[in-house]
Amino acid sequence: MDTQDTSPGRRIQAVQTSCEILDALRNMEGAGVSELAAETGYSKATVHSHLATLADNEFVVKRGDTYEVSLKFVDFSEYTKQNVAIYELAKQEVKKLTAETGEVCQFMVEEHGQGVYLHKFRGENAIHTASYTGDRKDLHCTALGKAILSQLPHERVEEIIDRRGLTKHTPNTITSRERLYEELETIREQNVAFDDEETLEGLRCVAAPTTDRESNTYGAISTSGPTSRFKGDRFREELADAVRSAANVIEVNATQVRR
Amino acid sequence: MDTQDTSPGRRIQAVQTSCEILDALRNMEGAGVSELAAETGYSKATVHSHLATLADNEFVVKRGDTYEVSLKFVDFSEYTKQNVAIYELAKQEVKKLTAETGEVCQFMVEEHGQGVYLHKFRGENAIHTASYTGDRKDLHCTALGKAILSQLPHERVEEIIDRRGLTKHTPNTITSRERLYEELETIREQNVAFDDEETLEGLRCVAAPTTDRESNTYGAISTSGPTSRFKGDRFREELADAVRSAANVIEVNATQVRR
DNA sequence: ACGCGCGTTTGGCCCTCGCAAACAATTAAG
DNA sequence: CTTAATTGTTTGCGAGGGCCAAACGCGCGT
Repeated sequence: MDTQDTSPGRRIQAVQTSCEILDALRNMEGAGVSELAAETGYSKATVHSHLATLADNEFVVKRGDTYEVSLKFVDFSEYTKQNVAIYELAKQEVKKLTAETGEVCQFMVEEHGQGVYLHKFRGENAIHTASYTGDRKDLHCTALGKAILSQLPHERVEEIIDRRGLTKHTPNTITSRERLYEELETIREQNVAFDDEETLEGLRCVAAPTTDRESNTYGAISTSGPTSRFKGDRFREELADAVRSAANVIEVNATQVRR
Repeated sequence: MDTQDTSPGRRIQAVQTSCEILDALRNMEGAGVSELAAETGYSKATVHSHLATLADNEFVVKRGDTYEVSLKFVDFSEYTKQNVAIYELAKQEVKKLTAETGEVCQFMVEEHGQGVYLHKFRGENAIHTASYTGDRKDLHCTALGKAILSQLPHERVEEIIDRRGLTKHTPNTITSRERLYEELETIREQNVAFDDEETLEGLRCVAAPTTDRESNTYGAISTSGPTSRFKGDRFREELADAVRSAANVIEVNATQVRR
């Protein structure tokens, strides 16, 4: 099984510092030394020498007096995406599901106890949602995430909640462990997860899990849309069936495609 | 203008170490502590504590006893790609050029004195080439790179050659500075760069520069194919015109799209 | 049962990370 | 034009931590 996220043992503080600077740099969308020093709480001198080191290694790039995250991340990203065994397979199915539903369709996998969006396509009538490829969200508040959680061992789910909590986003967000465990049980029975305005008010979503035990990849495929279109039989039956069968195709082919 | 890549001043050795470990991890496509220690020359204990720190910060993920580059890089990648002002614009034009030519068409930008592929599309008859999104190549050996070099100030070109050299890939690769400077002059006159089996034998390529002075982005758009199809007027005139006008569209629209 | 490989932990010397403060180079204001 | 307040960069120095060697514990194959 998977290892817990924070194991004991020694850490390298200087590296910790660099990681914080990198995170800040990405969140601030580029910044100067002083800004970063203020943001991270380190001295200007410290930030400066870290940035110089990261620039030498081409993880950041210096343009005039501001620093930026470099395009080296694109290389790492492409590599690590392909490292997800069912990446391409899932892509095809999300595309098909998009054509079929005309809505926003997505694919997510679990990592570090969070969900990472890997594919997002918008159909003809699709609304605009904030999520994007590479975006990370807690698992408890989306249909995709709940579908994933439903497949994980109970102890792993508890670890994740301990680490990430159950942050409330809307009145409908599940914030109690008992309520969540019940829901996961229901999801396991039906093999679909519903999100009824739990992430964002006005937004509904249906997702089905795509568990690939060979590569230990927990994923889910979904379609999302406005409550006005996601209701009644279309929501509970039609779209549920659509994501379920899409997930099924991925799972079945996964074992075939194994390299 | 741009700053030179290696400025003086202090570096953080521990961060240097982590960067080397990260690079090794990506190149080895995942590895264990001992493998990484052997590869990088650091002790197992050192590698271990670095990996633990990077895992805490979610830049690497531990699966059982092997470590991997994490999907956090996807987030950073998506952000930094969008940071290239003409990213989406170039994407559209590469697509159009692909439809028009039926060949492999690409878009590259300069960073750290190298060329980074950002877009790649394959047309109906397109051959398979090794390059991929995020891949980095020296500038002197591709049509894309030479197109970019032709737009850079002479001193910057020299800096780049000092840093990266003029590695020979085929008998046709340009390996002398004088020969390169002559060629860059020709490219500036014609506004197109040709690659006649300088990267790979049997492969030809035409590229035109897309310089965006506002954002200081030096890029190029290209089409590549086999010598059998890339010859005579089609190569020197037709395809040259195609990439030139595609580049022109990008440059013209760049100033409009500026946010 | 044994040994070999792995990842992990520990002890300890030496180095270096990180801060404060000075410095240089722009820019803004008076 | 001068002054003041920003930057980014460099330096001195002390306390803290990085790195290695060696030991430890585990799993696997023999």
